[in-house]
Amino acid sequence: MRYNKIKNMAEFAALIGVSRPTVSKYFNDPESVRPSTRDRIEAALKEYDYRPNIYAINQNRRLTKTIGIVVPYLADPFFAEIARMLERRCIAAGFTPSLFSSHGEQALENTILDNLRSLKPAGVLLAPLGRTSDRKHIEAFCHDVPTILFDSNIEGVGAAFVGSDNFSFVSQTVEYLSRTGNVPCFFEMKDPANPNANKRRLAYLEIMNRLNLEPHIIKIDGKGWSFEEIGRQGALKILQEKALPTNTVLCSNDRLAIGFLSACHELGISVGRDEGCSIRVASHDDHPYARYTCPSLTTAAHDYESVSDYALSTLFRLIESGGRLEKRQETVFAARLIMRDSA
Amino acid sequence: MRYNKIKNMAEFAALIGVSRPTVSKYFNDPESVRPSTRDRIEAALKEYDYRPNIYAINQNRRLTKTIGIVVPYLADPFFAEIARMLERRCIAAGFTPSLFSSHGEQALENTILDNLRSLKPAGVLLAPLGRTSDRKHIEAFCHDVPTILFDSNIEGVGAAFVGSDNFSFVSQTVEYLSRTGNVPCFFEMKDPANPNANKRRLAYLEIMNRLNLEPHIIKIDGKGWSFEEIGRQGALKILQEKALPTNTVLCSNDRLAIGFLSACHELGISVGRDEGCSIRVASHDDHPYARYTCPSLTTAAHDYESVSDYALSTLFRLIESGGRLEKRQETVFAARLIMRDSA
DNA sequence: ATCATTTATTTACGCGCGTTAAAAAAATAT
DNA sequence: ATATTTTTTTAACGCGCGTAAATAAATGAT
Repeated sequence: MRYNKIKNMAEFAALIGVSRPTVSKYFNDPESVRPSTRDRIEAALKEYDYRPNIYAINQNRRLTKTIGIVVPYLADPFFAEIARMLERRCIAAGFTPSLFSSHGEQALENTILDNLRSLKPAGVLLAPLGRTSDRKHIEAFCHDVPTILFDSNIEGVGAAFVGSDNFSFVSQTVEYLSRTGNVPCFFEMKDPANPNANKRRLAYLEIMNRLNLEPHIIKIDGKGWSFEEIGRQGALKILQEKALPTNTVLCSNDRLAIGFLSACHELGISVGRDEGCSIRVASHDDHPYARYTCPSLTTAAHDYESVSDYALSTLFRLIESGGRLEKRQETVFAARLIMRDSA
Repeated sequence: MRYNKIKNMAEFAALIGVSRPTVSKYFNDPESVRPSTRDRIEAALKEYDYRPNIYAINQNRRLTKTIGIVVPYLADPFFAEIARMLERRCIAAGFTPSLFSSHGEQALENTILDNLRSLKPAGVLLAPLGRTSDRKHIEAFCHDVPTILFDSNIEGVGAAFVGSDNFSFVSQTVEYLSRTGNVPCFFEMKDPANPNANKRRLAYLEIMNRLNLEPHIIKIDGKGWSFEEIGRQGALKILQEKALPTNTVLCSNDRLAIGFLSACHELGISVGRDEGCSIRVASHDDHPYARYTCPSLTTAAHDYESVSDYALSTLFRLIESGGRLEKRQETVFAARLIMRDSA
């Protein structure tokens, strides 16, 4: 590693004794130059640490090698985990992932998309806020940038949607719970921002109907993204009022369940499927912490792997086909029931 | 909003009837042009949605308005939370944050820094992996890019360090625990990657010594970033072997404690400060989930606000002073004891 | 050795903007 | 109205690279 600072490609090319276009060709596709020259370039690359100026590169490209990843709330370990997998796969495929969190705010989601647009990304994976998203804005964005929606679907927006099959989640938990004990009631936020929550409620009603069981839905107050606290407060209220219609509670998602379990503990209510426990609690998502709640949480797990794999392979297809797919496809993956101690 | 797509600044300027340099001047500092022309530009900006090409802009700038934020593991809610605050403050200050996670891997940390360097960021906030970081690589990076370290210190690297005062954390928990019950033993990973862990152990020893109490350190196996599982396994082992020297356990960090509590629950060991509980567990960090463990976790809280505020204001000073500060400063903030139910 | 083919070089232009110096115009002060 | 200051315009260059066409060189097959 010499101290000579190479300022541009021409200088670097001159140093090796190749022409600048050849070096340019090499950076765009190392396989496209003769092995002997490739070796010379790579040797020089080791000695002098030259890197092409990415701004100059991207100025002339219509599209960059960047893939934007936008999630609604990164402080939610569920999204952090998905983002982690997506990033890895982007890197493996030779793209540069760029990660953004909307932090639960519509305005921020919009500005992120605005900024993203001017980054000229090859494609974008967007998990929208959901009900609080600015549909028009996202539509306009998707019109300009190849975008795959994931996690939360917005009907008709984006080139495709990849997510989880909410019906599969709820059918498995409801079926399991009602087979092994009392009929579950459904615990959820009154006004869920996430469309999955609505689908899960409908699935619950549908399945209870099929099983010829009476549904009970408990709707709790609260807004924002502090689901644990919302779940805890809601549970405290219900439990103190002894308003629970059955001894089995199915939470819409794990974060609410975490709050629910916390409330149970505070009130000295024992949770679990064992004899002597007074209630059972189950949920959906298999949040990274579901394993460590007390008791550990019975839940339906996302197929993280498949969702992220499929979302990215769809995006790659989209990119290769120049930004348009034949038809907007919605692909959802089934859940896997994870039986633990809470139910 | 018209359908006319403006492709460059010249076209946009022509549309308003101003010269291109004036528009350029406006974008660099809106205050630098006459109010009347500013109004005309801004009116046009509303009508046609022109945005200058950021690649063309940054190609000629030595530094951009980007601030890089690098954390070791974004799926850890602690870092997700800090990242969230840092991002907000960057945006408020007119910078564009760009967030990266090393995902616990040295190789990735290195490539992130390499990529970041070519982004020519105005400055970088780096929370390094710690012991597993490539010191040389980070040093070289800091040599080229104005960088503030946070969370994990690496002696002598970066223009400054901002973090938490580990001694303050441990002294408060130890003092509280030993005042209100039995003497705490210290529960930690055998080979912690994070330098804070080492400082906390030393602080524990120091404080126990001052208080004239006998220290006990329990070192558990495990590596990687799955601290909950490591804590759980370690706790199961210790508890089953009945090898706990006292009935009070002070975990090095909350994620280990979450695993510890999970193990206690599995083994039917009641945790808490109440009569009838067999052990007490406390910890450090005030992890976002510490409130929702069962029982809720007594811990020492980071001053997130102050750390992120100070880290960024230091970075801004650094940027304004052209990338060099008089002297490398290490600033740490005291902890706040959060008394909950676990101890 | 000859011709066809692949790969490299040369030359030249363009991308969208920053920036600067000199000239012109507009605003402000006298 | 004139002089002075401030702002804008004009014109022009540079940044580092992509890219294309024409030419030259190396390679491979015959």
